[in-house]
Amino acid sequence: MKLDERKKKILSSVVEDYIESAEPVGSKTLVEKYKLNYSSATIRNEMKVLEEEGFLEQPHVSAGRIPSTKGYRYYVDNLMKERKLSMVDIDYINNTINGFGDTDAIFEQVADVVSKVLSTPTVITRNNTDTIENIKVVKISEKLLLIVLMSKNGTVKDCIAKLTDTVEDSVIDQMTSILNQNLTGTPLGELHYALNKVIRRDLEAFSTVMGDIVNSIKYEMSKDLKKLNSGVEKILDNPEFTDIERVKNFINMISTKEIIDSALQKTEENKLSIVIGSENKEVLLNDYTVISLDIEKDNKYLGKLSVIGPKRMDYAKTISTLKYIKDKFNTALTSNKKEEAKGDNSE
Amino acid sequence: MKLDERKKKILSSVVEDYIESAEPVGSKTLVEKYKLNYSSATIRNEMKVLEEEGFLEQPHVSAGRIPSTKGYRYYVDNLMKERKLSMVDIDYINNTINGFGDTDAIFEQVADVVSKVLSTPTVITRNNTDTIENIKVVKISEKLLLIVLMSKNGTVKDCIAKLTDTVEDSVIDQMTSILNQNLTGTPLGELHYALNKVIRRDLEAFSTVMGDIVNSIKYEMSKDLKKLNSGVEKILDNPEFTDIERVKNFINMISTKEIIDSALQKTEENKLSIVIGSENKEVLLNDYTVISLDIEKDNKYLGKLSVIGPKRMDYAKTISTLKYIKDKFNTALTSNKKEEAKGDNSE
DNA sequence: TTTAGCACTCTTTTTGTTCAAGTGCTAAAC
DNA sequence: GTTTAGCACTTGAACAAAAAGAGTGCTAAA
Repeated sequence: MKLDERKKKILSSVVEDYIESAEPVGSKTLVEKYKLNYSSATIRNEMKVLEEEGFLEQPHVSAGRIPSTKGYRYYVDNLMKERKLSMVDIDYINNTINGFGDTDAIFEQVADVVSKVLSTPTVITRNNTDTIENIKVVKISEKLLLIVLMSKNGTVKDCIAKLTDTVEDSVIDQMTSILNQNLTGTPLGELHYALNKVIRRDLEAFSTVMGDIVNSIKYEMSKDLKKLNSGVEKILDNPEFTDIERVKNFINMISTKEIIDSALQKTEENKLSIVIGSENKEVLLNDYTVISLDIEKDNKYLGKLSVIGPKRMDYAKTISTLKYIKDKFNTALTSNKKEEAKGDNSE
Repeated sequence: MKLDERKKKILSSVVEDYIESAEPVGSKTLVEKYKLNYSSATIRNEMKVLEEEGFLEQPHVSAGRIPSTKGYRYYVDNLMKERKLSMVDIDYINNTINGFGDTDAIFEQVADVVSKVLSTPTVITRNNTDTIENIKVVKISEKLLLIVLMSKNGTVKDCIAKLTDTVEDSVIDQMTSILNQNLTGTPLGELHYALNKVIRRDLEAFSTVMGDIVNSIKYEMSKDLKKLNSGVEKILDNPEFTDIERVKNFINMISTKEIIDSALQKTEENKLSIVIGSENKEVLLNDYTVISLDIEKDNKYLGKLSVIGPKRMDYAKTISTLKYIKDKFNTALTSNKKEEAKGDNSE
């Protein structure tokens, strides 16, 4: 798997030319455009070796070469140079991810920015390993309760329960303490199951009121499973989408939550996960590359942001941008601007 | 614009056959398939008249006829018979729209059901003519306020404001009463502007805390503008989507909030709005039909549900289904199941 | 008023031809 | 041993011509 300098140069030229042109790259193009000081025949011989080694592919005998999954992988791991972001992009990112709003809002902002800067569909999934720290129940009116869930990470969730009957303040206090005893420390993702247990074991006495509360919480939590899709249409401008069937398949795939979920495994500590073409376990994704980064706040895992594009995506730009975004994202999450004064923007 | 019985029969046969087959309908097909007791020559003469009158169109001289916008319009207004829903659909609708959850949840359920039963993209837009009735501010902890907005229609919205500084209870009371004095009666859709006015005029004294509160409310309200899109991919299975450009245009269009918004005018009292092809003011929609119904609760207008399909959509099924859905929808909204005991479903 | 018959038009499908791109191989050159 | 010029070969793309098929409009007869 060791390539000499000339082969490396050829491979990276093929990858970069193909990323730019979407056309198979021939030996002549390579010599002329990338000033390789050899004749096209030499390049041809080298390309043949690269093909035999599995780095390049040939769509058909009279076409140039395109990178294989293995070729892209080698390029990403060994040959690619990271790229500086353009000032335009930097400005746009900095101005848009301003950290205002709650976590949900920031997630939305980021998904939007990424899909705009990279012209690529962007998916954000949330994963709640965050745990319940405290539950408060506040009586708003005769038949309205507010339930506030505070998590260890500092997220505050709340929901309203409309009651069937009026309820004594003392009963509310009792229920609140039972809820706290049973649920403190429960990961938000598992709250659903925990609630079912609680309602069976301890709370039959308060059944209807408790039912109202529990259902209200369950519904609020279900919102969190939501997947955030942004800029799906962007990918359709790539030249690989001239085939109608492919468009349909892609739209279907991206609309199917399960497929995307399955495609995203946990990434390595602090690194971007790059899954190229057939490296994807999900067969439907074998023609695409998925690049994901973990979203963290105070070292807690909150979820994952992924962009999806053709294998022929601009790896250098995508990766540089995502790394930059990751920092901004973290800053936005930790320094929640809600806590800062807002007197300045009078609009 | 009066058509004799034979012309009516021919027109409705052309429309129905074209809806089914997506192919221009010729005179021979008509005679054989729809047992018209005339020769194909007679039918041809009649079709020619119908074309001259603008009810039919001919893609080219050696093709059959397809309905024009005017033809579809006549069909929908005069010829179409409503169809009984299948038991499968009725069951599915009844089981899925169960009225549990808050208004948002019900909207989502309905959008999902509609797009599944009709295999068509479904868009729900919310329009808040609903007005503020009461605002409560509850102190949850030192630096956390809960703001609860209650509307005339009974919707309850709430949001959390994280404060920069601690705040006296008396200040909160003061602010609450100022908010109520200024905002009661304001339509939710205009709250954004009203808040800006308020903060300038009366509340400079409390600026930072008030800023926190106002921004929190603004953010919460912005969620309401959200458009709900369901089943966009469904439309791509129609044979008109073999042209790649058309697919891209459609996906772009449906992703562009403004276009859809502009397409939806207020409908007549208690009726479905059916806008066919070139009847759409928005040029990009001229090849599509948009059918919308108003969503109401206790005679208040809450928003609009629309399905979008090719002009060649199955009008009879779509309209029958939407009428049925409208009832279910209203029932779900009024008899909010949150208020009913949930002891029965122990899962 | 209806219809059989037919010439006509236009699209779709098929088939064949040419063209250009890019290769692999061979033999010569470095 | 490595590199290169040269050339035969393969293949897809583009184009043109031909053939097939569908459905019409019109005429003249029933």
